[in-house]
Amino acid sequence: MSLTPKTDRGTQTKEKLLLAAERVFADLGYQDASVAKITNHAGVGQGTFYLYFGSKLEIFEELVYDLNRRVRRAMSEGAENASNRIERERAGFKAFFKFTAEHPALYRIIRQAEFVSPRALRHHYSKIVEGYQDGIAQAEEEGEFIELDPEVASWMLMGIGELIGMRWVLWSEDGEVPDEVFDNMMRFIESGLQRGEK
Amino acid sequence: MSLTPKTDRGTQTKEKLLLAAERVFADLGYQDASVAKITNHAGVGQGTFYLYFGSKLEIFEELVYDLNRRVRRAMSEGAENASNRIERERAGFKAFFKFTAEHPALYRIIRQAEFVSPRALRHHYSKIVEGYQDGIAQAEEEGEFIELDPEVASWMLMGIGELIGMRWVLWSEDGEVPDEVFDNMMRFIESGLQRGEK
DNA sequence: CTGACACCTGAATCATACGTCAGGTTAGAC
DNA sequence: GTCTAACCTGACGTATGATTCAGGTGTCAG
Repeated sequence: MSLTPKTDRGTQTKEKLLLAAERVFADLGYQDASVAKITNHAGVGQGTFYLYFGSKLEIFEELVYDLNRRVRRAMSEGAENASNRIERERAGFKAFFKFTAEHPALYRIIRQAEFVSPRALRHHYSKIVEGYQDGIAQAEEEGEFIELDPEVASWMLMGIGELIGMRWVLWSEDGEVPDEVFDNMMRFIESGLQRGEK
Repeated sequence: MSLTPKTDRGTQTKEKLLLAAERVFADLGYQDASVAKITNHAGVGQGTFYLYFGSKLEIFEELVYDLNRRVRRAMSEGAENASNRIERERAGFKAFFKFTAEHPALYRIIRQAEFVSPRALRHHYSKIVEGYQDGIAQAEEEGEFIELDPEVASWMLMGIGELIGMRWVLWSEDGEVPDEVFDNMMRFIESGLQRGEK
């Protein structure tokens, strides 16, 4: 069965495998990413793989959890010294797009997760929504009231980020969201959140 | 190679295969959806499959194009006798969620397309964005001015629909978007689109 | 009835790749 | 120097499934 490394050498090998897996899964997709390709890329023998991961599925899920932690940290760190909600959202989205540009694997792996590991898929989206909801709750503590259900608002914000990121970070030549697009997006969001009254 | 049916019998058989494929791809995903399972489900022999489709990939792409046409038609038909932009958007989203509830295959197949057929993936999203842009253009003809880039607005609206649909249509018990959630969503969108000024 | 075309069949071929295993290597404690 | 736990190796057993093919069956015009 899978093992936790007990020495530095082992830790490094496991690290190499995770890194290789991120690359290979992102490039080829779950199905075509054979264990052999991952181990080749990592420069270790095939058998070594099974010292640290019980199966191909297991390393996939570990990757999803890992990427999820990292993107959420990137977003909250990006947002942390912003002074109000709007600044915080702005910074959060900036950080999200930056992370997307640096780790296209995130998108590609999450999409695979629909079938490879639905559990991991839900975990990913739910955790990100939590992050948005925390931001909204914090805004309300600061006296800024939002007349929308925070959960609904969070899923909408995530949807916006997801598709704007896909279109402009992943699909465009220069791989980043142009300023005009970003500004359009933020104007839309600000107006949408502020004027919640019927 | 693949063939266009020349008789009614042939047309029906091809139809049966496409229907079975929608089911099987949605239930099992592209990889686990063996041609054998599709033909079993359709009640035809394995060889028959290759009369009408050159490969498993080909039937997958045909399905994406087919579902895309159908969801866009559902949305525009839903919206067609609405009297203004807001009503149109409302009706479009309603139709989209209804279609999603009736054809969960759409989501699941599109997510697979990330790796199975990137071409089909882009086609799908781009075509839907076109639909949104047409709606916005029509609103502007009617004298309603929107101070956002229509393309950016379209991708945002699509993102909102995609994730709200995933969360409430696909993941919730009752498989439909509750009225409060829908109203929250529409209020957000209306405010966002109307107050585009800085 | 019969020919001809369209259509159908499912076993066989062939390639791919997950996970196992029997045995080799490294590195640090004593 | 030697022992030992941890680590590493890569060929192999086994399963799976896309595609092919050689040989049927349905159906309708004449």
